[in-house]
Amino acid sequence: MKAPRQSDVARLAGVSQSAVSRVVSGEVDRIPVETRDRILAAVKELGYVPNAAARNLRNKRNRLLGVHTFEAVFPHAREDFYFEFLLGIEERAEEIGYDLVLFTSTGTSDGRRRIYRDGTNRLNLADGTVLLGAATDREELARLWHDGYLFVHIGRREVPGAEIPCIVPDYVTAADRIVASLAERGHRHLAYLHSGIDQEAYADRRTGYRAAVERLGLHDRSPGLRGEPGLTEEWLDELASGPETAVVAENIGLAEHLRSGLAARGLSIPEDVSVAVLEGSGDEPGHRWDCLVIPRKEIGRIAIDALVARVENPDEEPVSQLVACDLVAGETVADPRPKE
Amino acid sequence: MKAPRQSDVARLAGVSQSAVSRVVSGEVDRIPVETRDRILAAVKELGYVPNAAARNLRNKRNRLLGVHTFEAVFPHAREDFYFEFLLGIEERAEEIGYDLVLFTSTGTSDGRRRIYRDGTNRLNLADGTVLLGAATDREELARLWHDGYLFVHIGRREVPGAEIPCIVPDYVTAADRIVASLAERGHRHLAYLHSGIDQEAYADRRTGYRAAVERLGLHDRSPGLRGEPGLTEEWLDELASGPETAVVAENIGLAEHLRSGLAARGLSIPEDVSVAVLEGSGDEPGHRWDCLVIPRKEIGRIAIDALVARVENPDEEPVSQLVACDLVAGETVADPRPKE
DNA sequence: TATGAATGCTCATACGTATGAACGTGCAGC
DNA sequence: GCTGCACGTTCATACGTATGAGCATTCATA
Repeated sequence: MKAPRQSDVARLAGVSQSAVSRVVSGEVDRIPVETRDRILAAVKELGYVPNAAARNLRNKRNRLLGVHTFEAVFPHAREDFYFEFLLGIEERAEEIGYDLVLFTSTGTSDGRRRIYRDGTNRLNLADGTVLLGAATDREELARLWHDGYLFVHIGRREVPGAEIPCIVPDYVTAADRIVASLAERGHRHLAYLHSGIDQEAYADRRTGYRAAVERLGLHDRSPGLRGEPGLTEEWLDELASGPETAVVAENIGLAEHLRSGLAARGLSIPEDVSVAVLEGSGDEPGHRWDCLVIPRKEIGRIAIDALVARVENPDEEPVSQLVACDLVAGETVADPRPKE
Repeated sequence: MKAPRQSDVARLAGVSQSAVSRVVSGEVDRIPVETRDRILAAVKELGYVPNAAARNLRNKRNRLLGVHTFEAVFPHAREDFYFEFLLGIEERAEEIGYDLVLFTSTGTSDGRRRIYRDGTNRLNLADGTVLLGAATDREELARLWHDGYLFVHIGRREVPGAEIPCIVPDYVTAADRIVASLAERGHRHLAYLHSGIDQEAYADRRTGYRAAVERLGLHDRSPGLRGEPGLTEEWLDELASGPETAVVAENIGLAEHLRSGLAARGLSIPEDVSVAVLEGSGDEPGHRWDCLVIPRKEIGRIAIDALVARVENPDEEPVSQLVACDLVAGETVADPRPKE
């Protein structure tokens, strides 16, 4: 009941093991059709299947890509954080004939997952790995990079002294384009609604916003950009009485709060104030916000391609990639109406 | 930048490669603490990591479990078919320190996935595999079994000439208990609402239903059990005018139709007719049905345990397991009220 | 002192594959 | 008829690990 090896096939076909190897691994050059057919027949008859471990040992290739998340994948999938990424990852891997390894064995008792655990790193089982997770551990990332391990990270992660290859939504451009589209409608006075979250991803949004405001000569006096976070009553009062006709909010939650805050002051969206959101799925329950949508599935696919490019050609430079975000039109942006 | 091997560690520690092997693979017997410490220090210094491929080649063990679905996993996950199973699979694998391989590479152009593809079976990369899917291909299953490959299947799948080890919800008992609980409330005349689907899983439900009806001396004259499928107008008329006070429906969709059909006849659930459903999640949108819930997560966990038991002890007999279903109380079963 | 056993380590090998080098054959060119 | 060459195949080896067998050394026992 043992799996047949190349040497078994070879014996049956009356050739050497190396001839079999050449045929099954698709070498086309120097094998005449006749021999090839004889070998393939033997392969079929014995039900020969290449041994992945041996192949990997020899090759350092496995057609196996790792997926490492720093928390459990599936429990969170529904909450839409990993889910769409994985969709793209699986889809693309299937298309190009790679399998996926879900690295789950690295869980510690505290529920966190680590790559390095008593000095052992299972990741090297795969040809390369896609890392993802909000909770990505910078130290581990740095070590992985210094060890020369092949990986890409979904989402920006900056580590001093290491150049982590990331696949990142292009928030800068997206925020810029959102501002531009508001300007096109005639909005000249904007405000930016700041979440107070201090991550690269949000910094990018702010950069894009600021750049567009400056470039287009718009006006902005959002307190959020000067460091004070979030949505305060004073901020709302200022907005209600000020010249602003449009608000760019960092996320849906903020936007919802904004809606109620404005309602309390007798203002409505989009009649009195237009609102665009820098994060959303495009199909929030409740209101249809004009928003930026992270192309999660696309990012997953791109991550796989970036990884595979380097797996298949080790000379390839590890580079980060920006992925354009979609802008979804909703019902919360309209032409400005001069406030009286 | 190459990964250090045992021989590198050995050189540094001033011992032989085999001594290193013995230490890192946890042989306790014959290595004095002093040497062991020296070796472990060298391991740490070099950042040595065992090479999984080599280990597997030697051992035939990988601490790697396969997951093969006959359709893409993630796209369907939301629709709740695979999702909860995977939850349990991942959870349990993590607990016992195994990684998972998602076999995706076997997709064909028609969107179906096959295990065997031009005679090649990637599954043998893992120590064993969990197969799941409604679309499981019986032929492939049979071949896998005959090849002596280690796997378990989630859901019952009967193949002549092969004894497929399955992890299966115990529909028979669940259906029986549902009938019993109706009988306990005083229902004597039942009807069974047949989906027309001809699978083992549904056959089991019917068996359980029939057994309980017989055992408890109840009355049943459902047309569905005699071969005619589903919910017809005649059936509804018969039900409305007959002595039946409770219906057991095979799935939620049928039950919903039943509700509207009854409403059209001026009857409501549960006041006039009690309804219990032989499938559901317990939190359907809309109505809270009394129903049977497949313990999907639990099944995933059990599948992993069954698989690992055989991986770690090849003499273990492959056996199928029944997993008890939960019965969830809803608002669609009440005491019978005699029809006038 | 000689004998045996226990201890601590190394030697040698096998796992299944891929591949550069080498080998033989047949055939064209001079 | 010898040289060179293309073709088809085999030889030999390396990949990194685990492990049975073997070799010293120490120590207790007779």
